[in-house]
Amino acid sequence: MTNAVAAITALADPTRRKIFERIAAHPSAVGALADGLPVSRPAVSQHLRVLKDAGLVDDEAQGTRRIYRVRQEGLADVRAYLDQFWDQSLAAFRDLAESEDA
Amino acid sequence: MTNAVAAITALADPTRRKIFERIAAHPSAVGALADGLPVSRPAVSQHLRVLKDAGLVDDEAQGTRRIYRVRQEGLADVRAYLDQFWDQSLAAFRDLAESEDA
DNA sequence: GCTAACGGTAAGCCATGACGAACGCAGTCG
DNA sequence: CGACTGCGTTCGTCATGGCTTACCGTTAGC
Repeated sequence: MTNAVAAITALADPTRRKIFERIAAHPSAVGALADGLPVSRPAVSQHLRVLKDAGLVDDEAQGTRRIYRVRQEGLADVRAYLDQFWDQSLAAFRDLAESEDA
Repeated sequence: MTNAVAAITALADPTRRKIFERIAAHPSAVGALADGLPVSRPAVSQHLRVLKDAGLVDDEAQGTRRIYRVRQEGLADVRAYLDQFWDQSLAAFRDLAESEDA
């Protein structure tokens, strides 16, 4: 999927990965994430936007706060994307072995 | 694993992803990869180094050529890394549901 | 209504890293 | 032993993108 590519790109950044890890451990609001991270709140907000666009997280409004949580489908997409390479490379090995037998 | 992080970072680059896709479909040499890609051979060589350091590919010398192929363990590491988030987020949902019941 | 809390957005700065050109090294063939 | 092929490496350049500061919209409480 094209979303899997965006997800992988999103998770490539250390700070964004840290944010995602915290959300996975416990859904939380933007401010709570910014505390305990060495970056400003706007930076966290920007990262969350990228994660959301990649389909890795979802947000829910609770009063003035927005609670972010992991979106399982996003992880599933990445997994499917990787499995495709797994299958392809296995098939390539089989073809190679057959051609060598000949 | 710490290698999974390197692998994700490696796959975040479009060119590097393209190279990895081609290798998955068919193990090949550096020159063959450079042909059919809009970048120079040294660039491909650098990308291959990153992919190799990340544990995503392996190389085998064949005369003056080096054949690169997918390293399945690398993909497995990334998969395990993602599954960890999957499990964590599921557990977090359970805990949240329980606390709401009280 | 006013004020404060919580978040998203815009603009600008700066570090990271992807790229090509030039070079060096190993292996093959005559 | 030359000459050629196939790769890796270094270096300098330039674009991408992550960060902060300042600002604006929205919601809850008085």
